[in-house]
Amino acid sequence: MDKADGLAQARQNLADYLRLNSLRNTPERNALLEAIYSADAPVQAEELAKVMSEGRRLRISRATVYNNLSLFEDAGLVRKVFQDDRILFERTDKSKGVIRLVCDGCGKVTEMSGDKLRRQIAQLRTRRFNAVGWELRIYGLCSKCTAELKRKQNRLNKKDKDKK
Amino acid sequence: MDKADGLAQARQNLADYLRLNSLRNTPERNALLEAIYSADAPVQAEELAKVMSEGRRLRISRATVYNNLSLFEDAGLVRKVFQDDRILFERTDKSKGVIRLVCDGCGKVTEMSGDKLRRQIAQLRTRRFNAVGWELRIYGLCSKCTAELKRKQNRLNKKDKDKK
DNA sequence: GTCAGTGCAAACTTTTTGCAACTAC
DNA sequence: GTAGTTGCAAAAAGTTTGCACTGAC
Repeated sequence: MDKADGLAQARQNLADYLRLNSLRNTPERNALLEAIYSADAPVQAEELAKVMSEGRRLRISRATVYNNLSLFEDAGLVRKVFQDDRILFERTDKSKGVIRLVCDGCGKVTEMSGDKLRRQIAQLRTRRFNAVGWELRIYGLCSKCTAELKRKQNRLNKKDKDKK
Repeated sequence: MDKADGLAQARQNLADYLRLNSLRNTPERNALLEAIYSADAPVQAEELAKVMSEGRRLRISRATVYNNLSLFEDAGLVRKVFQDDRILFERTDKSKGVIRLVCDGCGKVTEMSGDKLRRQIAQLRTRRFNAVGWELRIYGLCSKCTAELKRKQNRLNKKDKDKK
């Protein structure tokens, strides 16, 4: 499924959700959905609010952005993720699964493939839970922070020895 | 490693970190560390600030709480996790790994065992990254929300049929 | 004694709420 | 026409900052 298809599908899902719940299909909602689905990375609510309030065709207020991000969450179109020390919204259809290495030292997040493990996670059976996607977060230290830590520990040891 | 040992170890790590960086080992820092390591669930910064400002022996201000949570993060003693729609701090020594089922419908988080998968994750090799812990988040719908969705979809279909 | 650390209050960022005007249905 | 929706502004929630005083080393 490419990006455009993803948006088309999401639009349809939104329309269904709105109709189902007797809510209205406003231009603001469609513009917001498109903004999120066109971005190639998760977006921050405040940032999105800022961009949307400056739109050419349609100027959307902060309140409307926040209201509809919640609605999109309820509709299963977007979800919140915590990344780079902020809460971001990402489309739910993007990836079935992702493995992220999160450095406890500098906070940097990198993604890795791990195809074998992916397959095993996909095979995991979850009772009474209808799984659609996953995220494996591996915490630790990146090579840079590991090296820095060692340097510091060496200094500490030296300090101790000097005291004696 | 039981809880008390974890705290003792953390205290030592804190002392080392402080000495190494020429920072001071204050009673406030130790009280905060103990508060976090004594809690049996991740804590919210604001909540912790409130509790600590009402302490009997020691009253710790909001600024000090926030300052030191950052310091503890730098020292690798705690980390931020996003849970229940809030950012919480958890001790880093607590769990080597956890599998969480996150419902996109109601937001409920439940943990599962998945021993087989755990072993496989533990065996994962990460190049240039020194892994110490992990969290597998599986997104989807819990049984309750799945049922509710089906009910709604039935209503939608009925609506369509009625129109014809 | 010195300088990092603390408490306090003010500033800032992000999110929520109340209400009048608007519009999709 | 009518209720859901939007925009605005004010309030709330969460976090950071500046500065004078304090206390760990």
